[in-house]
Amino acid sequence: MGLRERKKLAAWRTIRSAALRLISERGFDAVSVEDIATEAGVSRTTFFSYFPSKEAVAFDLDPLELQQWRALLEDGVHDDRPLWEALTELFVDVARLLPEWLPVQKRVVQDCPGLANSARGSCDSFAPDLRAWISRRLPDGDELRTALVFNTALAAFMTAVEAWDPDDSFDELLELVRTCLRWAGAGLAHPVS
Amino acid sequence: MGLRERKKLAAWRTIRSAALRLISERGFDAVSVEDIATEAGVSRTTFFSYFPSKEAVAFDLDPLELQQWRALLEDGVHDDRPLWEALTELFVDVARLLPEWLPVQKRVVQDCPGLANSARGSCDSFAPDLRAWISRRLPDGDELRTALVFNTALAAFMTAVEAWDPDDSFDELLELVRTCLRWAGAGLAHPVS
DNA sequence: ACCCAAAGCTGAACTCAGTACAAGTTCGCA
DNA sequence: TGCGAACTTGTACTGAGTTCAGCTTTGGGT
Repeated sequence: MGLRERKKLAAWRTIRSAALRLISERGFDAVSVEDIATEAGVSRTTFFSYFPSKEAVAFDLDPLELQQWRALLEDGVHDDRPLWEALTELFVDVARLLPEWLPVQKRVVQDCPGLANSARGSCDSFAPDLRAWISRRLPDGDELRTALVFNTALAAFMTAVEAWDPDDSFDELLELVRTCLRWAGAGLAHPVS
Repeated sequence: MGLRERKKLAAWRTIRSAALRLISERGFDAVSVEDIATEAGVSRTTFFSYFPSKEAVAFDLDPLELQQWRALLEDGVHDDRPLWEALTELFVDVARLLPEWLPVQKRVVQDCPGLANSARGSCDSFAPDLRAWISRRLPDGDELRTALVFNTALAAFMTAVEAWDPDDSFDELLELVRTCLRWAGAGLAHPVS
């Protein structure tokens, strides 16, 4: 990894930290992009060269961690299992990318529920890869089936994240993710698993 | 229904029609709220008293139709069936609220994918009622199970809407909704239904 | 050690979404 | 006919997001 790239990542993290620090103190709406840029020691223009929007700075995933997760996907770490089980573990791996700041993010969404949709936007970063992965493992690359599997699995994942209490341990979250995906995979029409 | 209320609904529909007419001509980004208000013969301020945002005017559901759907829910039209089957039919009923402008809305989302999240926002109007309905029909009102059932069913529904080709008949959409919910309910871990 | 092209940073100026509010208008209803 | 509530409107403001031309940094090659 070149030096230029390392600097860029450092800047990214500086801005994000500054943003979440301010947001966790004052709340999302009470912090302007100007404030964040100043706190991070860059200009407003530079802020927008790193993050496409104010929401993004609160919810985007760390580029390096994301890249590492993509590597897991490419290497087919879980490919010895049946589709849904492998998918479950991939989502557990995604959950591992959300540590540290997840409590803050949850408080942000609690405060202004309108941002729940923006929060979902952070999935856009890994969604295409995951969809392609599913499609590859499905007969014919059936489009409808692919979309359905991906969307419902994602919904189960989001349910787990929303249900998790930040006061509980992080392992609790991983277990919740497994539970939700197991239930969804087993069929929600059945009374209870 | 009082006269005042009828006028309000009429105004709502006038603004929405104007908006979708302009948007389908020029595209979402090329139309400003100013343009829409002018086309509808009202002021910008009035526009925002009817719609909380520019996205809302493209995606919100007709208040009257929504109210009628709520009535279905209250009357328990499908309550003689098992939970998931009843839920499926309720989503089919929701789908019936999306006729006319759905093709335009799909084109809008195609053009600027960033709006896919906003599109999801139109579900906020019926989501609370539906969640409560599910919770009522679940033992103990189990919160996690309620969230999971609701979120995955919604995901299946959205999958059907996204998969539907506007050139196909509307019944095709209703059938897609049933198919997606049946698959999701049966359990996606199983190879194929 | 030096050079230079590319990459990155910045301030200024702009558009437009969304909010607040005070003043005016309409209209159902008694 | 007149009252009060609901609706409308213009104005003025904040802040997100874009564009761009010019400045500084820097890292890789000679």
